[in-house]
Amino acid sequence: MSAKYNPKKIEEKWQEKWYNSGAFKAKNGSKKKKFYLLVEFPYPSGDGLHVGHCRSYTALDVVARKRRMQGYNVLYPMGWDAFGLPTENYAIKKGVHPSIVTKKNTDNFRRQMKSLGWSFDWSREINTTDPKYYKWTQWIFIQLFKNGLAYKDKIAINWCSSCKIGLANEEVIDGKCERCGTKVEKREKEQWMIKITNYADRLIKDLDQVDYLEKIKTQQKDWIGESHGALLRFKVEGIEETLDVFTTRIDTIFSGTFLILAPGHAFIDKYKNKIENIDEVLKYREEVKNSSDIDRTNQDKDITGVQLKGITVRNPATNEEMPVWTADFVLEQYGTGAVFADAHDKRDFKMAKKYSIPLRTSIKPDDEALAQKVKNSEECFEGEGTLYNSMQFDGLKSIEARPQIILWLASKGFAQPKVSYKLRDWVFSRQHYWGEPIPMIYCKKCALMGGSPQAGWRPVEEKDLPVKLPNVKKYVPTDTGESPLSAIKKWVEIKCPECGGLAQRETDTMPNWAGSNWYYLRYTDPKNGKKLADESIVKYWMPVDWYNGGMEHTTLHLLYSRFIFKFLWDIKAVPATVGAEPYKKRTSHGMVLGEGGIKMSKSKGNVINPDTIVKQYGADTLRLYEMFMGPFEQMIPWDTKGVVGCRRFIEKVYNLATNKITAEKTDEGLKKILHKTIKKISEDIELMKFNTSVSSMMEFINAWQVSEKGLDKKDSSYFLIILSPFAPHLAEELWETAELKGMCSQQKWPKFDEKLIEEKNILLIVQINGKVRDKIEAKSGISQKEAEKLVMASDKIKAFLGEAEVKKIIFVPNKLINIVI
RNA sequence: GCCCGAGUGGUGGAAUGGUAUACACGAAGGACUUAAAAUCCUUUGAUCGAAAGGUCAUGCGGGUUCGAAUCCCGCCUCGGGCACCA
Repeated sequence: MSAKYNPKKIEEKWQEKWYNSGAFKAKNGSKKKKFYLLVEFPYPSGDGLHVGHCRSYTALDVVARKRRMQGYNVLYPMGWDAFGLPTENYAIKKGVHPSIVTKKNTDNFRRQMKSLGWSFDWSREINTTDPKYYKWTQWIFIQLFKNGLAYKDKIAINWCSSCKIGLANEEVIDGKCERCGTKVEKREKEQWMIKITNYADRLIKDLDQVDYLEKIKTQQKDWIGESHGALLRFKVEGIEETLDVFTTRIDTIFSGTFLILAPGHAFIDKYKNKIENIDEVLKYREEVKNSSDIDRTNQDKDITGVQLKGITVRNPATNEEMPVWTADFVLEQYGTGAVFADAHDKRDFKMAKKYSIPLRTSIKPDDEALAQKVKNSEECFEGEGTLYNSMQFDGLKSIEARPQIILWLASKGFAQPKVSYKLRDWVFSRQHYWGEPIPMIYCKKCALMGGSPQAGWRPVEEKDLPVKLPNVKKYVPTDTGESPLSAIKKWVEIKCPECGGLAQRETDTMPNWAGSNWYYLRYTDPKNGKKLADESIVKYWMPVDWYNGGMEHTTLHLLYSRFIFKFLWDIKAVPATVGAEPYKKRTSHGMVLGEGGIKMSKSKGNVINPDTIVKQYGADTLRLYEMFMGPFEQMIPWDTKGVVGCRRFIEKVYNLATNKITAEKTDEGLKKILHKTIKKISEDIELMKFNTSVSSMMEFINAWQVSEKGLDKKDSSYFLIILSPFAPHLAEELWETAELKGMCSQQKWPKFDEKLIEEKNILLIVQINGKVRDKIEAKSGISQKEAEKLVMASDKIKAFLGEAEVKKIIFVPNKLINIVI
């Protein structure tokens, strides 16, 4: 009897061997085919690694290990996305500098990661808070500025009064702060903005080039929100002025009876003296401003609005005079901040009814009963139909009418085709200490010289990068919405790089998405001091072949980083040959929930710490369980009892491999199952069907256990190799025990024997009217005639058939025969 | 409201047009043990039956097919995303 399975001893031993020998080092420019695998680098929180990280990291580790054995030069790197609020908050609470907290947390994460045996290339570890790293994050910002994609603007931002920070739209969930759940307020602030909207079309179009899960593509497309329509021009009566409106339903223009402006529309400011009831209008605007987005977009709420008295416009199609209103459901940020209103829009319809604004209909639905109600303006019809009341377009279908009406109005100078997006520019300023300083300088003197809003803003010169975070005692955020950096006069005051006069540094810092925008590039050349990464090395490694991460980043990190990559590609910081997409393939893992299916959280006390599982069961068990627990993309509740099953499997393997290896040849039957298992696992890993990979191994060892002689040395080595991506420590240990050459992790991935898998005999399923009535053993490749003969000879079948007439016989080769009576 | 995804034993799940319930957990019984744990063996969808065996079952209702968990239509429930987007 051999020694008892001792995971702690085995795992520490092999981790040491792997990491000390550089077994997982990726080689730049190797002649081997490259394979770049990426998992989202974690935010190193004080809580340590989450079992959710383990799911994603183990899955791609399985792929990485397999690829290496298939002869690829694999890059599987890891680093730390370490800027961010929780660290800052913790640092404030404990009175320690965030960099010290970060160091402590990353050390802990690294220890935990190594204890799981993931095959990361630790020589390429990066940290977004390292000045050598964020030098290039700042450099990218400067390039954005130089290319007109970064600008400062006074906008109403989402303000979290608890975190004391401005939030991007993506960080606001249900009108609440994503992190702390506090209701988000509106605040006017000067903010750095990034023109991601310039890339909206490409961010959608280029999705065709990549292999992302369909739901990821859909979600990004929906978020960007492309809609095709027309820009319509309305002449304002009595003034030399026009109002532009974006519409996707130009086919309804003949029913347009009024125009609605967003309360913040610039027209109102420009023509204050022309609006007879300007006080009322401005009062309405104030009310709207003070209500939060969530109130404003509450659809159950009654529709409100105010007419701009004294202002009318002409409908470009009917030439009729239309009143102009303002209402809060019209948004400043979308389209042109103005809509033409008609009977074929529910909100417009509701508003017209409420304020007795005349309505006219021009679209006839197919349903006749409904058509009558619509015609009488008793019901609002929003769908597509047939046009009437529409002059020469009468009788056309909506879809046919739209291009024709655009052409017609365009010829009169009133319309042009237009694409509109929901995506908004990216608010890039944060009023916090623990982030990358925005490398900009404001010079009042220079500002007076130039007329543009950006006048006076100068980027820090490249030779002066990085702009390091000053080491300060106080980094508590302020209530005034100013960054804590603004209190450090010595740091803020600086010479203007343009005129040499006294200027001031930007005191806002970047959002925590800044560092992760380009980290996949840095991994290729992590120590480069001259560039963000050397072009030839980038050319070798990029694009990332397979990127796995959480669905929650689909409209955040994933979108941002695609945008930034495109930008870097455009300015040729990335070689043209790489292409304009950073990630070839993107997949997503389901969340690991707490036991009982609720989200793991500290407050619920249901958090599973990987350390505990490793200590109690071993890393291989944890890895195996995370792969076995269920389909990879699916959300799944943690079940510690399920872990036990995986540990049992590992012990069985351990015992079998130490006791049941035969000096003779492997049993025929077992050999066949082995090759089937090799096939199954080779295919399943590629399809991310890790759960069935594991179950097929379980089936195999169950067969091994009941086999007469067991496996011979060669065959057992094959099994150890296919086991090794999942349970690498165990495989390595058993490899050594069996006195096989080299390390298991450096072997060649086995090929299965096609011939061996072929079945000589099959179990022919015999159905009568689609119901299974018998199972007959038959030779593989049996013909229909032979099969029929065989079936008719069966007593069972005879009994079922009786006197009935056989109408038809369906034969599926090597599978089934169905007799229809 | 709109757009995705999912619904299968006591539980996690397998099977994507051809043997439904693989694999694992749990449970019950047994072996070993003074005992327990561990391990091993047996049973384990429901139902009728002494058994052989039958019948029913993949959220619900219909359809296509020799044959449907799988494809189509309608509905219900749950999860996710978007949401006065003109």
